[in-house]
Amino acid sequence: METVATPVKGRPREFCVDMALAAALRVFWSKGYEGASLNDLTEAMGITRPSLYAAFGNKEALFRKALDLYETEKLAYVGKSLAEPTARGVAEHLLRGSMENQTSTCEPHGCLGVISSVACGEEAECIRLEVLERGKVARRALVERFERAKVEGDLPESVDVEGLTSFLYALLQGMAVQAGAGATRADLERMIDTSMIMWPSK
Amino acid sequence: METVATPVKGRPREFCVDMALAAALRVFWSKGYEGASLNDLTEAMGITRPSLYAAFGNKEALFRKALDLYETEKLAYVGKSLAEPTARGVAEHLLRGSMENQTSTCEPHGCLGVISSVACGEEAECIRLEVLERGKVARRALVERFERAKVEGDLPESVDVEGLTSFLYALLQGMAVQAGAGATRADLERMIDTSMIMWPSK
DNA sequence: CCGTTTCCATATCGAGCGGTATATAATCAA
DNA sequence: TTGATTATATACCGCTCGATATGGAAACGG
Repeated sequence: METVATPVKGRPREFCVDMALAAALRVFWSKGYEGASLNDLTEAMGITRPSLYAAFGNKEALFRKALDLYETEKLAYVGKSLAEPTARGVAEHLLRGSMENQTSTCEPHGCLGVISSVACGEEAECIRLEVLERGKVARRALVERFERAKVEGDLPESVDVEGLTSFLYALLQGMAVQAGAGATRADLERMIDTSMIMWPSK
Repeated sequence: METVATPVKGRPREFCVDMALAAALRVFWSKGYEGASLNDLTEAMGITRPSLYAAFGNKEALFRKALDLYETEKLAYVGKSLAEPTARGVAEHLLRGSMENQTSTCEPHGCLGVISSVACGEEAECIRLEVLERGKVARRALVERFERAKVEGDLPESVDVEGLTSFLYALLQGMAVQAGAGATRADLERMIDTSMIMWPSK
């Protein structure tokens, strides 16, 4: 996981880039892009301001790299969920994976994507658009998965796939809001159980 | 709607307090508490900074008054929804009322409560707690309404009322997130239609 | 040893933040 | 008219923001 090509010349870096990025992710995750100040970031990362700029460019570039890390490490369950054999299994795994991701005892609660798209001033608009775009990509994958489920017969023909996807997305987003507001894992579990009882088809 | 007891002495105010407050609400609604700067507020309200402080106290007091206005004027549909004869009617009216409130063509999209509770730095924590508390009050009313629905028989005995309430809240919050992200009224309508198909009972 | 390169530490930049001091303008009671 | 009272207008306060300039410390090839 170490950065591969450390330049041989010059003074070597005194911190681990990956660990610093992971620390930055936690700060963004709990405070949002604009809520995370450079003081917050450098303190959590254990480095100074010029080191941060030398290693990551600027705050926006750092956020994008943190977002990449978030997707690959924290949202791995999304890809796995899509591989479930039925639409119902996809939805349930998405909901439960999201719940675990958003109520971990050792990481911030809530969802980085939701926080970043809601809590975003107009000067960081491009950050917001970036986050929304990534969300749309995942949404399209979900729509296609449900279309397939219809073909395969585990989703009733009468279901509006777009509506169902928005419905599931709303549950995921609402769960993120509630997790950020202090809901416990048990709270969310009851919500998911109730949701799954209503899920169409079998 | 004019402020009743205008003091008879001294130079009279040159602006309407209610209109200024309504303008401030729109700014908070679209940008959140911290995202709304005093320049944003004064410009939208058409008054200067000292006038704002003389009339409203400070930014936090202004926000609380805007929050009161939001509840009484924009969330009036909540109380009406609770008076619906069935649990299903309550849910549907809440969802559709929320949709209309969040996708008005002449007002900001999304929900002031969701924006304010998600997009809130740590120095404005008391604002966040205030918003969350108001949300909890409404949630309790919803739980009681669904308990009553069980007694009255229009909600199956097997339903977990807390879970159902969290479920409905999640839909409302998710809808706010999507509306803030640019979802159209038609998008949300499909989501609500799909949700209502799944609603338990009647 | 040297010169080069890269990194770290401190101090600082200009801009925007929430909030206010000061002076002037407008209205009332007398 | 005069004095008291209140609103407005301008300029400013201390502070934090993201971002950098500067100078020295640590590694390398020669």
